[in-house]
Amino acid sequence: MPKLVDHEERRAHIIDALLRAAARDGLHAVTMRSVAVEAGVSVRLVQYYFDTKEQLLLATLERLAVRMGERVRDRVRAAGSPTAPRDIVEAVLLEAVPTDEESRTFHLVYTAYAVLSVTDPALAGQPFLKAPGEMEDFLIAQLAAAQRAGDADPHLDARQEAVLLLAVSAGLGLSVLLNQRTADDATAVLRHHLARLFPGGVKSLCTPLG
Amino acid sequence: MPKLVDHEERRAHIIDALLRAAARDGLHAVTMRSVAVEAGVSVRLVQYYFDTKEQLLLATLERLAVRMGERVRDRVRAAGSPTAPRDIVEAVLLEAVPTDEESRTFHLVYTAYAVLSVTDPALAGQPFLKAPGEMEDFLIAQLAAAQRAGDADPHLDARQEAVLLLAVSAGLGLSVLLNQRTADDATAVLRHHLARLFPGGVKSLCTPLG
DNA sequence: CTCTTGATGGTATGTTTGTACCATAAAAGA
DNA sequence: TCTTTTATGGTACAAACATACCATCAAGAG
Repeated sequence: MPKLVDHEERRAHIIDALLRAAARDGLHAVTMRSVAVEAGVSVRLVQYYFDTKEQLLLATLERLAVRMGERVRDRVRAAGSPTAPRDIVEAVLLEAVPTDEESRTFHLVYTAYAVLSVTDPALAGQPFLKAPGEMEDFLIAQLAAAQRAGDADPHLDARQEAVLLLAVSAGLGLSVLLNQRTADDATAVLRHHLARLFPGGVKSLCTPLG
Repeated sequence: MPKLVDHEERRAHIIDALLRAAARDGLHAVTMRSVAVEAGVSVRLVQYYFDTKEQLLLATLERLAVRMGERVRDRVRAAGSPTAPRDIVEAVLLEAVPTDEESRTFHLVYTAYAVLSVTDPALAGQPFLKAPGEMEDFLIAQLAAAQRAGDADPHLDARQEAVLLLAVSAGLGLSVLLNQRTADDATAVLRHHLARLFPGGVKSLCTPLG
């Protein structure tokens, strides 16, 4: 047998090249050739490790989903321990706002995949679509915990607030991606809304009408 | 001279065909041929009325922006007159939630263009990017009017609330587009948040901390 | 009646794409 | 030493694409 190469490392290298190329030229402009050039390998090698372009794209999407999950968990962990629900929620939602270049790349390509998944049947049933559903349940639980701890108004509808937060986070992230807003601006707006949802220890500061 | 055809009508017909094809197969899959087939004309005709593919895509984007502006104005008008700021804001923001098939098509293709504009220099400086900026100013004015009328808390930061509303609307609309949520669900969440912002005639029901 | 001109169809062309095929170096096992 | 297998390069090929070119039909102008 020859050199015996670590396949997973090679695949990761090629996938990273694809992500760079997609972030620079757009996902639609990604070709086998451009990925090969970006990765500094021959087209034949890309074929060798991913056989077909469709599988390369699928593998990239999978890695994207895994990495974003990791990033979210890292943020929660970085928020310290024990962490108040409010800080956990903030950490999770702020991950959707692209700040560093890696984050920007991830969200841009991820969004391109999401739009693609509406019309592409091969992408429609992909696991990355489960993320928002899981995230919603997670946020509901955190909100409920905050309510029990007296950090959030107990009259709030946790589910509706969770859906709202998810929408805010996605909408702000998208606007930053489209260069309509700075990341700092988006962060400030998100924090502003969180401050309203979590007024602190004071109970029932805000009495809803219904 | 021969038949003498209404060019604008022909162009609109071809653009509509492109929109249908893009909503069905994805904007990336749109070709001169597919547009021609969808419109029921020859490829040569598409060339004749739009010369190049890039110009066809640009014309489609322009029409999209115009039509969406019209739809928003129609909604505001349909809300009756005189209209309370709260109802105007609701009408404007709900337009971002795709309900009927036309609306879904518009938002899907529009989103595809938006993602494309990040990497495509020809699309980056297009007028459709101005819309969010204008919309933000419009919302700020409406919120300020509501505050003066006593329909909204005068302590609210109108600008931050406007940015937040825009993000909510975009985020909810996107989630409906991606089939993560129903349009009814998104509408309910948006209304729920509006009810918090516009508690009605009661002043200072909700006292912010800062 | 001719001639010009707008509207249309068909086809050719050069380029790019994904992929299949052929070849080879090299290292491990026989 | 001689396979056998893994990793790699180069190239060939059919399909699809945007676009340029050539041809034609028909209706109003002269």
